[in-house]
Amino acid sequence: MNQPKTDPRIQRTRKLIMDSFMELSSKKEFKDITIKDIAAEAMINRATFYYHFEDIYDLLEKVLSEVLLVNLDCSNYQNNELNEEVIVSIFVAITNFQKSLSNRCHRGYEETIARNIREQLEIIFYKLLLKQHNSEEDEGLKITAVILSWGIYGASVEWKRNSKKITPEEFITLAIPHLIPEIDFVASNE
Amino acid sequence: MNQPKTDPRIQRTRKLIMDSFMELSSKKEFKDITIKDIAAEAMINRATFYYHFEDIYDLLEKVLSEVLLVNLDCSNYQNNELNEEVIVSIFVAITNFQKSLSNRCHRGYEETIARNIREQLEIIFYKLLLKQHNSEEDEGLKITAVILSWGIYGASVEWKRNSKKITPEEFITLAIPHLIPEIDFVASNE
DNA sequence: TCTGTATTGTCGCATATACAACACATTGAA
DNA sequence: TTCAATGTGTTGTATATGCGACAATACAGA
Repeated sequence: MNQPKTDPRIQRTRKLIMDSFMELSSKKEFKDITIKDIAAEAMINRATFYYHFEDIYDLLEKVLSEVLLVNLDCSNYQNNELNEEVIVSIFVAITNFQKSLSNRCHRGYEETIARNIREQLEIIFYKLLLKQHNSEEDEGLKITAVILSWGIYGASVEWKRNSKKITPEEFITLAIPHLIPEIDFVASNE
Repeated sequence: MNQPKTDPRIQRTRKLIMDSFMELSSKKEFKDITIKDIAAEAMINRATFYYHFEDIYDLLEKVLSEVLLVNLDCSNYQNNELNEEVIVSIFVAITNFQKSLSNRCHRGYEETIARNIREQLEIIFYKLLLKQHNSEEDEGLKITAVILSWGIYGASVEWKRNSKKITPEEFITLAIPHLIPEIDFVASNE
């Protein structure tokens, strides 16, 4: 699965950069964050940033997948099922990420982030679905992953619009009973 | 005073090592702490430790002076006087250090640490006294620094023995009125 | 005594990072 | 427009760190 070991220097520096990006994102808009800012916050050289990431969009992408995957690992990555618990933890991860990223309404920002979140969700859902079906590739599952990614992300937007009156857990749990049949249907072929 | 700049990598690694040492010291005795432990805790290579410190005693020495000097800088390093405020802050720094280092009674441990604390105190007191007298070297001040270092350290031992019934600030402040005349006498020649 | 285990301190080589310099694009003000 | 300032991405070189190996020492137990 994973290479024997990763150079500890790389782990440290990647974490420094990602944490600094999260920190900065909570203070100002995505479009106002420069590589120089990130390097300064992380106390690393600017050139080192480019050693690890192509550009700031590459960083964004990896931060997103990292955040989502970490939350998944924490909950129940063991039994790789696309069940209620997994969906809830993914939804919570998204809302947490958005909260930590920004409290204000960002404009050009949201378009970029939203696309990346959906892309990462799609990857995760597709992986989970494939494992559930012991399959290696499946066009139908791929489309299902697309639908789920848009749906879950849309739900997070809606939750945000509703002024966060209820917790993310409660919010998404309300919808799950109506979704489960479909998921079960998809997952029933294993 | 300080070199133009220090390599950020060195700053990071030194801090990692020192913090790890403090962390480990709060868990087990000094004599049971190995270089390997420190390297593991700091997530650095063991060889890197030797790049920065001669051995574990060198590390101990530098951690001590760091802790004491940092607390001094924070309070009032501007006006380099050996006044009540400085003595209180030094005393608080020592007790804080000892608290963070260990809650149990360590045996072989205390002898080593105690000597180092006194040595560092002596250096600091001597520097302060020299500045106060605009002098570059003075045997009398050196001896005074020795006396003060033993005295202050002894006070911290006594405070610890008294089960810490009062705060370090209160404790040392009780004695200062009786000490000030002597300090004033020493400092009056400027 | 011997054996096995652990820690220390050092070494050579590979790799990650720091730093300065550079060309280029973008922006904003004169 | 022009010019200065700022950000991006790249390159070459010096330095810090990782890693495996090694000898030396100490110590516990058979």
